Amino acid sequence: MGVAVDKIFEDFLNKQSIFNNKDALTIQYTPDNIPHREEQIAALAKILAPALRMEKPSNVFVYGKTGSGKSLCTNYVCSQLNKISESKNVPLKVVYVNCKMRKVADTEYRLIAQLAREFGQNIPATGLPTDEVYKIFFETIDKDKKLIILILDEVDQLVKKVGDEVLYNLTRINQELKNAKINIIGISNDVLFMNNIDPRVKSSLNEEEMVFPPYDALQLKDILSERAKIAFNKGSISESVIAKCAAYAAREHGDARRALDLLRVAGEIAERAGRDRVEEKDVDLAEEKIEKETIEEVVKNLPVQSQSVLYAAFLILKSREPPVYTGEIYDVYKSICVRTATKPLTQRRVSDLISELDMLGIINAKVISKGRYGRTREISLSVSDEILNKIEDLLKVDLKL
DNA sequence: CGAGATTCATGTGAAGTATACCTTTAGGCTTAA
DNA sequence: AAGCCTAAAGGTATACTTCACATGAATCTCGTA
Repeated sequence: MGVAVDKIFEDFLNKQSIFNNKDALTIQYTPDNIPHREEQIAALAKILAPALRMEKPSNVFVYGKTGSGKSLCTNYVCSQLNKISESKNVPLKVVYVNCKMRKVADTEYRLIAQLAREFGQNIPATGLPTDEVYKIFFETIDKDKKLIILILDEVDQLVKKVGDEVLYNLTRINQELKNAKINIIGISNDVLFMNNIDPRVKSSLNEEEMVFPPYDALQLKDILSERAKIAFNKGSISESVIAKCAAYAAREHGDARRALDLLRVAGEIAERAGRDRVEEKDVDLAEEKIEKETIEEVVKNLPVQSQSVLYAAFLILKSREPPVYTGEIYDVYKSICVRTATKPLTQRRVSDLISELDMLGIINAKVISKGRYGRTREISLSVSDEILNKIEDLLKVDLKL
C-alpha cells in the first residue's frame, strides 16, 4: 500500500479547518444563549427556584415536538440551578434519564435501576425483585437531606410500553422519604400523553405544564447563526447557507435538531471536499446523507430477528409493489431463518416486531380489514429507493447472507 | 335487493416457559487457637 | 470453633411462546319487495 497516509494527515493539520468547534452543532452542546426560548426558560426557572430554599418545587410536565428545545432548556435551567446551589451549598442533585434508551430505561425495573446507579449503586441487569430495587433507591436517596430533581425525558415512550404505575410509584416516593425530597420533570413528545393516565398520577405530576411550540424558519435561522459563530471559523460559512438549513428544517415541524445536523454535515462535506467554505449545494447533499445515516444507524442497531423481518419485507418489495401483508413477510422470514440457520420466532412475536419497526419509522404498518379475506397489516417502507438499496446491502452483511 | 350471518387472516391480550442472573443458605473444607 | 469458599435452592426480569379470543369489512344467505 503506497498510499501517502502521512501526507493526508499532514495536509489535514496544515489546512485551515472549516470548523472551529464542531461540538457546538451537536445536540449534547448546551449554548450559553438560547434564542426564542426566553419565556419558557424564565417560567421553568421560576417554578424550580424554591429548590434553592430546599422547598420542593412543583412537578412539571413539558410538551413539545422533537427539536423544539425541551431537553435543552430543561437541562440548561437545571444546570444553572445546580451551579448556584453548589456555590451556596444547597444539597441539590439533578438526575437526567432518557426513557427511550433501549436496555437502559425502557422498563420499570431498568428505569429504577438506572436511577439507583446514578446515585452510585451497583444494580444488576436482572435477578433482583423490582421492589428490592425501589428499596435500594429509596434508601440511597434518603441517606441525607437533599433535594433531587429528576428529569424523565421521553416518558411517554416508557408509559406507552409498561403503563403508568412507574410514575405513580415515583410520585408517591415523597411520602416515604424522611430526609430527601424528589421533584419530577417529565418531558414528552406527545401532547395528548396525559389524557390516558391515572388521574392520581396526573394531578400530582402535572402541577405545572409547559408547551414548547415548534420554531419557525426565522427563529431557526437565529439559532443556527448563534451556533455557527462558535462552530465555524470566520468566513467559512455564509448567511445563505444558514438560511437554507433553517428553511429545510422548518419544513419538518421546525426541528432544531435537524437544522443543526444539516449544518454540521454540510460543513463536514465541504471539509472533506477540501474547500474552505460551505456552499449551498452542500446542504442538499447533507440532507440526503442525514436521512441515509440515521436510518442506517437504526437498522444497524436492530436485533438480528428484527433485521431478518425487515429483510423479508425488502425481498418482497423488490419484486412487487407495496403493500405487503404480515403473512407473506412471515413466510419469507422463515425461509431467511433457514438460510441463516437461526430458529424462527413465532408469528405472534414477529407481529410485535413489525409494530416496533413501525414505531421506529423504518416501515409503515397499518392494520386493515380485507373483509372476507381476513385482517392484516398493510406494510410499506418509508424510505427512498436509494436508501433502500443501501440498507439492503447492510442487512445482507449483518445477516451474513 | 338488502339486512344480517358468515368468513378469513391475523391482531391482540393473558398466561406460561426458557434463560440468564441475583441472593441466601447449607455444607464442606481450611485454619488458627 | 471460626472463617471462607462453593454449589444448590429459591427467586426475579425479560424475551419469547402458547392459547384463546377479538376484529371488521367483503362475501354469502335468504327473506321480501
